[in-house]
Amino acid sequence: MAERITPRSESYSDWYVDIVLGAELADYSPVKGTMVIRPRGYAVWERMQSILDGMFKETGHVNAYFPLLIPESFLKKEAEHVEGFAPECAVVTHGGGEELDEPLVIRPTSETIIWSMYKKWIQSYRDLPLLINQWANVVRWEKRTRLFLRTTEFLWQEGHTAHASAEEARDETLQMLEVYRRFAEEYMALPVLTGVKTPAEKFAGAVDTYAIEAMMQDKKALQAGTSHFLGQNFAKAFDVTFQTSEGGLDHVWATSWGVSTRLVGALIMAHSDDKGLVLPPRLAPTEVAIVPIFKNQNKTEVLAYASKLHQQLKPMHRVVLDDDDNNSPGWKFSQWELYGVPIRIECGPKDMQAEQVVLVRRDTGEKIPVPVAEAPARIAPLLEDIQRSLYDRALAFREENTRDIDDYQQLVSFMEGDGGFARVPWSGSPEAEAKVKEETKATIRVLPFGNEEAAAGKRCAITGEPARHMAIFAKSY
RNA sequence: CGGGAUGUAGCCUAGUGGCUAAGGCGCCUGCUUUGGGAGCAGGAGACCGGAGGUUCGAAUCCUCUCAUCCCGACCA
Repeated sequence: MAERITPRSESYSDWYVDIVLGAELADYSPVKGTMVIRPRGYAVWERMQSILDGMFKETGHVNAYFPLLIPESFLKKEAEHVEGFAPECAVVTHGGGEELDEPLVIRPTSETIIWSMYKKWIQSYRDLPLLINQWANVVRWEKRTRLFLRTTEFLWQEGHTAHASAEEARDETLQMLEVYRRFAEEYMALPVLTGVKTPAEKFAGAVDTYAIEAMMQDKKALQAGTSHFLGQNFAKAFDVTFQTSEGGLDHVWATSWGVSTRLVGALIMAHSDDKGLVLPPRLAPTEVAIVPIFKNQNKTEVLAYASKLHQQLKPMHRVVLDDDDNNSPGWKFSQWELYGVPIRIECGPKDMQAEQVVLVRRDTGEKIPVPVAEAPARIAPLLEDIQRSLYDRALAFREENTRDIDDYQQLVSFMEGDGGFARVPWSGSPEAEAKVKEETKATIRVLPFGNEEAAAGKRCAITGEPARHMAIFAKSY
C-alpha cells in the first residue's frame, strides 16, 4: 500500500492522524470520540504499563481495582471536584430495563469511590500509609477529541494514597512526579519540565497539582502526567479519620497521580517524522526488523543467512524476520519505517559475499555495514545511542524554542508567531494569567521548581508588579 | 454549541437526469520478480450514509435526517 503521510510542514494535525492510522496504532470506532487501540498501539501501551507498574511497586504501591460505576451523589460530596467534572460525566440512568433510583456516573476519575472505601479501611495510624494504584479506563465526555490525546474513553493508571501527615503526603506527591519524570526522560526519551500548576490549571479538588510538561514538534505543550496533593479535601468530604499515635483523631492526608494513553500520543508527536512513526528503543515493541534481500536463485541461501542472524538475536532482543516473499525489499523498508522500528537490518547476496549486514537507524536513516559476526554485539549499543539521540534532539528542540520574555507585547507577538515556551516573570495574579489566555491562547503550563529565585527583582510582564514566579507560558493540547 | 468539509467496494477517487455504476490501490489464484513502495493474466468485492419527494427514469435535482473528520468555543 502506498501510504502517503501528510508532511508536518503542510499540516501538523493531518500528519499526526496519518501516523496513527498508517502505523496501525489506533483506528476510529463507531462512537464519536472513541477509538480502538490496535495491537501495534496497545503493545506500546503494554510496555509503558509494565515499566511504570514496576516503578510503582518499587516505591511500595500495590494494585487494586475499583468499579466503573459511581453513585452520582459521591461526585457531589467534594464541591470543587463536582464543579470540575460534572459537565464531562456520562451518566447511566437505566439498568435492568428500569430507571434507576439514583443515576450512576461512569468514572471520570476514582477519587470518590476510592475514598468511600478508604473510610471503611482506615481506622488508625497503623493502617497508614495506604498506597494503592489501579489500571483502569475512564470516561470524560469531550466536545473535541483527538486520537490518543483526548478521547472520550481512555486508559490510565491512577494512584490514590492516604497518609498520616501533610508532609508525608506532600513527599509522596513529589516522589511520584519524579517517577513520571524519570519514565518520560529515560524511557520515552522525552525531556519534561516539572513543577506546580497555577490554581487556574490545577485538578478540581486538589490543593496543589504538580505536572510534567513536554514540548511537541509543533512547539505546543503537552501535559504528560500529573501528581496531586489533595490535602484533607477528600478525607473531609468522605469523613475519613484515623487515630493518631498520640490518641487524637485527625483527617487523613491524600494524594492522587496518573498518566494515561495520552503518553502514546506524546511519544508520536515528540519523535516521529514524515516517513512515519519513530519509537524510542526502550518502548518499541519490536527493536529490530531483519529484511533479507533475495532473488529466486539465491533465496534459500539468503534466508538461511538471515535466519541464522535472527536466531542469534532473538534471545537478546525483540526482533522480527520479514521473510515474506511477496513484497519487495523497498516496500518492506518503507513499511518498517512507518511502523517506527528503531533498527532495520538489510542482508542480501552482496552482504553475504562480504560476510556483513547493513544496520539502518530509524532516527537518522544512516546505513552502517558491519561484519555479520559482530552484528549481535552491535545492536544493544546502537539502540542505546538511538535512545540517547532522540532525547538529545528533543531537548535541543525545546531549548531552541524556549525564550525569556519580560515584555507583554513581545509575549503576544511570540505567541502569534512561531510560538514555543515563554519563560515570563509573573506576579501571581490570576487576572494577568487570564488576560494572557484571552489574548494569546497561551496558558501557564507550569511554574518550574526553583523558579521563584529567578524571578527575584523582576517585574511581571503583564501587570508590572513585582514578579513572584518565572512562569512557562505556551499554547497546549 | 458555532464555522467548514466529507459520505459511491476494505481504502482513494470518477461519474452533475438516461443502458448492467467506472477506475486505481489493496485483497484472492497462478506465473514471473525482489539492494528504496515490482510486472503480467485471471478473480471476488457496492442495496452509491439514511428517509421522503420531484420525474417515464435519481448516485446525480429538492427537503429532511444521520454520521464522521477538521477549525473554533469549552475542558484534569
